Amino acid sequence: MKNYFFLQVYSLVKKIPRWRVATYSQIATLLGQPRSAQAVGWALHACPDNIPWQRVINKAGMISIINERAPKTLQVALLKTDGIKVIKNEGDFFVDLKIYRWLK
DNA sequence: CGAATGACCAAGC
DNA sequence: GGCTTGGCCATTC
Repeated sequence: MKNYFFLQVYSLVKKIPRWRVATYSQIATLLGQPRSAQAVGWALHACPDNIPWQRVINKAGMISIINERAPKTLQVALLKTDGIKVIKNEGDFFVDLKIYRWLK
């Protein structure tokens, strides 16, 4: 396959500890390409179900997912299972990055 | 190969 | 201070 970037993203996301979360730009940066946040988001959109995609959120700590197969409510449930507190605000969900941000 | 897409980001209005 | 615009980049059409 030639989609190395996707594979790298998946590989890295799998390494995120259960009690932590990462941002799209963080993933991109760790892969050596700080400008590829958009591509990271797209990689996760492929959502191979064997990766903890719920631990990856945008830079504001907000869950802006738009996916029938993986609704926000599901992501929130999974995050709670991981021991992460999710804050609900006007229909949107947030994670406190100051507390849960993955420090690699 | 050129154009379009998208779960992003930063700057502008 | 919330919404729009343009720029990023890898993948798909």
